Amino acid sequence: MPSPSIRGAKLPLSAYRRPNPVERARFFLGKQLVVRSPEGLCSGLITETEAYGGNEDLACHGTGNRRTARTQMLFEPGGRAYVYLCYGIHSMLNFVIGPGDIPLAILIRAVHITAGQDLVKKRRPRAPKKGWTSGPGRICAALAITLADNGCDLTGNRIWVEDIGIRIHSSEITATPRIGVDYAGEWAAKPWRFVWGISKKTGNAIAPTLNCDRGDAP
DNA sequence: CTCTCGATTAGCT
DNA sequence: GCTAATCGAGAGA
Repeated sequence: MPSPSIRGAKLPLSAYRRPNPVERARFFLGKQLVVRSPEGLCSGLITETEAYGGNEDLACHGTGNRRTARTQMLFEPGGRAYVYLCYGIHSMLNFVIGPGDIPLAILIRAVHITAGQDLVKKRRPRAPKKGWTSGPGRICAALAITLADNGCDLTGNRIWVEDIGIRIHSSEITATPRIGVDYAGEWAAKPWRFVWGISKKTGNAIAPTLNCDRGDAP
């Protein structure tokens, strides 16, 4: 098991105020997501992301300047979490990265747990250990992220992201169309989903440069 | 007010 | 492979 002491520098606000969601979606791969709960810390390396936003992205909740009670967070200046409920059941975690008034966000779709495994086991007792944090809804269940975290300051002490020095080569990233946005017309086809390593069999991330089970994560 | 359906998942056939 | 779960956002009457 990897050491929970692998800690890097908390990403500053400037990491979340960027004009290009595709560039940021790739940037966050290999960064460490950390969540502090009353029961303790959990962390995981981000292995799968999707980019949302840009002028007319029909897959983005804020498309066409659609401001509602739910989407308002997307129009806030970057550096906060946008968490919403999907299918009435699952929470989805996004990082807001726009300058303000422009809805740009990164959906976190999968992580590789690096600390707090016992907490994750407790929260998802019936989940198989493989793939237990692969999927946007599973992440939030594993890390205890709920709708109450909507608007959470990502430079605060509840949810944040660390650079722990992992550098990912372009050849380790697979780009595919985003999942579940078929309604978005031509935007659905854009390769805005990014996976750090990918299994040809399952399509899931395999985090190629890691072997966290032996505790020798970089 | 009513109706539809979703940036999904788990469990069953 | 199929579908129930579960609820609020968003649209339209």
